[in-house]
Formats: sequence, structure tokens, C-alpha cells
Amino acid sequence: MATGRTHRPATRSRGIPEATVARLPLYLRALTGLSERSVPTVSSEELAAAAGVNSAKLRKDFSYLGSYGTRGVGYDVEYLVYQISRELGLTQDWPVVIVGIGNLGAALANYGGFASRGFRVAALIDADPEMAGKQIAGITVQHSDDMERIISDNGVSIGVITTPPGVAQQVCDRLVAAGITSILNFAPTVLTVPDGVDVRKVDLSIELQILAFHEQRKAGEEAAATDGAGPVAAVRGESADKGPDGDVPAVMPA
Amino acid sequence: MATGRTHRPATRSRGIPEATVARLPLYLRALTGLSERSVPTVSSEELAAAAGVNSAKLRKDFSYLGSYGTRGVGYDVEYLVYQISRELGLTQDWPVVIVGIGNLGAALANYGGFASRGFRVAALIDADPEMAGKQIAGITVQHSDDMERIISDNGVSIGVITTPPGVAQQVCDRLVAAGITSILNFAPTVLTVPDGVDVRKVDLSIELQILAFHEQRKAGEEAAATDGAGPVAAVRGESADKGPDGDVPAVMPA
DNA sequence: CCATCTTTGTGCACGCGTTCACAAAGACAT
DNA sequence: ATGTCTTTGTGAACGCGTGCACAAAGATGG
Repeated sequence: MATGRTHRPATRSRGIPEATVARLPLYLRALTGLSERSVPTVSSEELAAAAGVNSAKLRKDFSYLGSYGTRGVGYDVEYLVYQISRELGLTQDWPVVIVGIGNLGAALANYGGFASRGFRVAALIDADPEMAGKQIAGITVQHSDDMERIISDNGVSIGVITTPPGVAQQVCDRLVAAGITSILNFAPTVLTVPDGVDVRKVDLSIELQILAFHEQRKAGEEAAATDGAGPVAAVRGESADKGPDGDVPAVMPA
Repeated sequence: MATGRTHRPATRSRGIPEATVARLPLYLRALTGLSERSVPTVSSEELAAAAGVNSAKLRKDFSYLGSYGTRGVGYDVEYLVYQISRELGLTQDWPVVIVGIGNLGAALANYGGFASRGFRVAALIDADPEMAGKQIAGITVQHSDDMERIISDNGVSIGVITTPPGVAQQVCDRLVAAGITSILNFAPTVLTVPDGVDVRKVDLSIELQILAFHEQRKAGEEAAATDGAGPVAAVRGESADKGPDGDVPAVMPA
């Protein structure tokens, strides 16, 4: 049962709760904005509003990092920017490889937010020989045959997977074997990795489906309020063309 | 003062916990795979493995939907696909607009996963007059002047924002005013919306920063284990708790 | 029909995360 | 120095999510 974990078992990294870690980048972004406007200090209330969270939560989050505030005044913006950056490991440079240079991979390569804060796209890798040699965002695409060498030579530890789902696990395995220990997965697949490797997934389809759920609920409530007749009347008409996959009529067994 | 919750206050939609809703798409994907391979039934253990979750959790999740399993046998794949699809509102068609047709917006427009299950890109909208009229993924880009009409005419209730952060809030406001009630936000900004509007955000930069945190932690532990001369060498003084006083090096990550 | 075996559905306990509420700490004015 | 005022840092309560462990339910075979 060497099954890799997909989800971190709440390791409680170093006393800093996972939920707090996930919010630190949010605070950092808000603080950077203040820093650019030369705001010297900020209260937990103000910063919380800017980050869209509860102020008590923010204070508790910061308390895990240490006592960096001054009572009666607030937090020193520059100092806090530095402390959070350091805590997140952004004072060093993280080389990143992107594997799978389709539309999404190319978009990410061009995405400014990548380079902005401690991350540097060290290489773009694709399995298509046609792609190799092409320039994207000023970076030459390399063939996946050289994956291991590229990762080793550049000391890369973070990989981004933007391949089709069919090859994602296979790519993942090679990345891990080559020394990658953190993966950001855009492919709609459950990746299995050994212990010690972190995987975070970004799944557009899932996000949309969650929105659809709430949207449906809203429509249902609204309809129930206006009238009992059905909002979802023609729901299952749908019919015809349907999927490349064996999408089925889905009969109702008892 | 404007309401504007960014985070849903755990509405507990209709007895179905939010955490469960977030996992339903995962189950649905695994089930679709089984369906394509004509697997008739599946046990909670098998399906949980395929979805990368705990089997008890999966059973509990399904219990919120009803008692759809058969003890001693498992779950009927087709039936479950239908039930989950219905619960998520995927038996109807959801028209979606994408606003901001840069690299990312174009990538999403081309993304197959969009159309695959209940979602249809009804329109691509951009503020640049140069973009208007161009064809992307077989869809003609329209100018943002027509945003309200497009949304109204097509009965769109879900919007995707892939604009630069500077205009995201403004675009969001217009979308909401035009009738959009669910937003998927890719811009690195905290969006403020009225009650009744759902926002989910996808933030590449934040995901990377979370990975960096864990990566740094791993490097630190490793270095501590192998003693002093770790691979990352000059990560930082780290050890002692810095100067408690305002001795601030304060780096400025642009 | 009864025994056995498999698998679901769930009661229960536990831990994490969130929020409230307030005492302690420091700034600032007099 | 002293009092007042602001804001932090945190103890404590609460609710949600998770996972264990098991009884109930149904299939299956004799």
C-alpha cells in the first residue's frame, strides 16, 4: 500500500497551522500594496479588511510567527513584509520547470505573477519535438528527453504540470525521480507521489462545478420562493450529441 | 458599508457540507472513468482509492445524498454518476462568459475540460478594441461595451475573470450588476461582492508560495539532519529568533 | 431457510480552525 | 508621572471535518 498521499496529513509544519500558511501569501500581497504606497504601519483591522479576512484570525496568524506588532499602533509594514517573506521562503530564488507547453503552459510561462515574487521559470519542457526550440516568454522550450538533466543542472525542486491528464502521472513520476519535491498540478488527475513530495492541484473544472452547485441551489430557492412549479423543468432533456465519453442516459434503477 | 464577503460563511447549503460538495466533482470524475470502462459497480474502498480519499469519508459524503449503495455489493456506477451530476446541477447547461482574453483567458477558452461537463463558453469579452472580432477556440471575441447585453441575452450566471488585477474589481462590479451570481476569479485580487454572489478564486502565485514554504521546511529539516553543510547552504541565519527589536533588513521584493 | 461473508451507513471521539472577548502593553497627552 | 486611549496577543468556547470501529443490511452458498 505504498500509495502516495494526495493530501498532506496536516503536518503542522513547525507549529504554524496549514490554514495560516495558506493565508500568509494573502497578507503578503496586501502588505506589498501598502508598502508601495509608502504606508509605514497598519492595524490588524485595516490589514484584515484589505486581505478579506477576520481581524482576530489575522492577529492569531501573526502570533504564530512571533510578536511583531506594537500595541496601540499596529504592525510595521516593511518589517512584516520581510518576516512573512522569510517565513514563506521567498527571500531565496525558486527555479521552476513547467512541463506541458500547451495553451495553459504557455499562459503560465507568460504570467507575470510567476516571476514577481521569488519564482523563476528555469525551463519549459514539452514532449512534442515540434515544440522544442520555440521561444515562449523569452524562454526556449526543451524536449522532455532532457528533463532529468535540466532539473539536475538547475537545482529545480518545484515542478508545474500542465500536460494532458493521460500523461500527468507518468510525467509526475519522472519529475519525482529527477528530484522534484513539490508539484503544482493543473491536470485533472489524482497524482500519486511518495511521502515527502507535496502536491497541490488547481482544477478549473472542479471549481466550476462547485459554483454550479451553489448556483443551482440559489435558483432552486428563488423558484421555491416565487412559485412551487419547477425551476428545473426541462432539466434532463439534454439528450443528443453528448459526449466523447460514454456519457449515459443514466436510468434510474430503483 | 458594503457587505462583500469573500468567503462563504459555511452556508451548509442544504444539509450537504461544503467540504463534501468540494469532493463531489472528484468522485464524479473517478466514476466517469469507471463508466467508460463499463464497470457496473464499485465499492467505497475502490472508489475512494481512485479519488484519493479515505473510504469512510467517501461513504459519509454519499450518505448526505441518500442511501444509494447496496450493502455487500457497493455502488451502481451509472446511477451514482447521475445522482452526483444532478446534485451538482450538471444535468443542465451552464453558459459561461470569460472576461479578459489574454494568455490565460485564451487558454481557458481552449481548455477542453470546460465544455466537457455541463459548461459552455457563451462569450469571450475583452476591453481591447483590437481583440474584438478575433476568433479564439471558434468563438468571436466581443468588446466589453456589450458585456451587459451579452450576459442578459444568453442568460449567463457564471463569469470567469482573467483580467489584470487592476481592473478585476471593476469588471466584477459590472458582471454582478448585469446579473452574474457566481464568479471564478483568476486575478490576484480580493474581490468584494454583495451577499448572494459566490466567488471562488484560483491564484497561481499563492499556490506556489505555499509550496515554497513546505519546500523550505523540507530543506531546513534535511540540512538539520545532515548537519550544517546542507544543500541549500546559505538559506539564512534562521536559527535564533532574530532581533526582537526593530532591526529591519527589510527586503523589497518588487 | 439458515449461516456466512461482504460492504454500507453512522455513532462517536478527537483535533483543527474560527471567533469572541478581554487583559496586558504600549503610545500619547497633560 | 499618571491617566486615558488604542490595539495587540491569547485564553476559551464552539463548530466543522475526519477517521475509527461496528452494527445493520443485503448478497451468496449450502
